[in-house]
Amino acid sequence: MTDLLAQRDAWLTSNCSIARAVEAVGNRSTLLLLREASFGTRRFDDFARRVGISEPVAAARLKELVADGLLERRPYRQPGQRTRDEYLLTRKGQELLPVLTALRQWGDAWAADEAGPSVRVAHHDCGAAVHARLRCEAGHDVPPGEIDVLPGPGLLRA
Amino acid sequence: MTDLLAQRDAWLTSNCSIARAVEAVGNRSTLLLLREASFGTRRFDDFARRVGISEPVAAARLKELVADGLLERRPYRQPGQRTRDEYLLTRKGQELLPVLTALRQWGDAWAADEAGPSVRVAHHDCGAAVHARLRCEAGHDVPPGEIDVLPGPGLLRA
DNA sequence: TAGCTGACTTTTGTTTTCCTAAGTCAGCCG
DNA sequence: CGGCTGACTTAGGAAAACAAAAGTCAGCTA
Repeated sequence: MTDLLAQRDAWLTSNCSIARAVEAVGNRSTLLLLREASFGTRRFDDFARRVGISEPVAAARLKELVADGLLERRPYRQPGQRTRDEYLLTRKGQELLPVLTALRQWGDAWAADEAGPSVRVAHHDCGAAVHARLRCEAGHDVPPGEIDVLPGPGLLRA
Repeated sequence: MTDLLAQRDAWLTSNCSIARAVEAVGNRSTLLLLREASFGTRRFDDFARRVGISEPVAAARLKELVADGLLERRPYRQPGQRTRDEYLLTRKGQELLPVLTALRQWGDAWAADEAGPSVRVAHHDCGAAVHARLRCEAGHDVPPGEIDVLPGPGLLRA
């Protein structure tokens, strides 16, 4: 166990999935751009305006997101308009929805204003509100206090 | 519905729970400090070293986290040592665990190295792996594609 | 074919963030 | 009581991020 503790410093920085995820989405504008994409925003200037960032920053971030495979850029055309590009969530990007949902849930609980949240997220099939929940593979709901952190395969093999 | 679209620009920046949550934890070091706290790190220099940030930054971020009520700082003493301060997750901080779990899950799926993840998170009671899942209040598991975004109370009341 | 619009890029200058290195301070230990 | 260690703070400087304003460019539209 002392060995494991000694190794912690190494893997915590070099082989941590949280760190890698944070690397990809861990800044204000990236997460908010993904929020917008999940809300259905597709066009460049809508992204920039709704997220509240300048155009150069929006261009850079969107480019990063496309390069990282979180957004896909593809041409589309509205009738009577010329061809443009739109940004759509890829599967890789969609799978960040639990992150966004968990953030929204925390914000609703701890940082909402008095009027209540301005967005409601519902299950398409039944209309009920959607939450992020922790659950173990045995099917139990897991409250925050009942979690153990153990060494995983990437560490044991080293 | 046009009204709602027109209002979007306003509430998306000013009254969005995701934006507020991102405001609180939306930078690399804050999320990684919370990861450490959830792994049981308590002491100042362990935080700094394991997160890979310098001491001034660690001091500033930890101070912010305490001010925001995510960490609590309190004295403790190991036998034979003098009194020190330790940083512990508050309830408000603990409730970010779904966010960290969702990030880890995404990182495991999309950004893991070949050796596999170095951390395994298990349910204390049964040992099974813990995941973040989207679920609606009717009890259905909700895949990313089945989510509707609707105006919430904070918007309808405006 | 001239204009307009959406989608950017470039330029410039400011602000923020971060690291390194050094300094401070309190209290147990010998 | 003097050193050592853990937990910071201060000072200085470099790097990154950002906004504002202006410029570019492609392709409908008139």
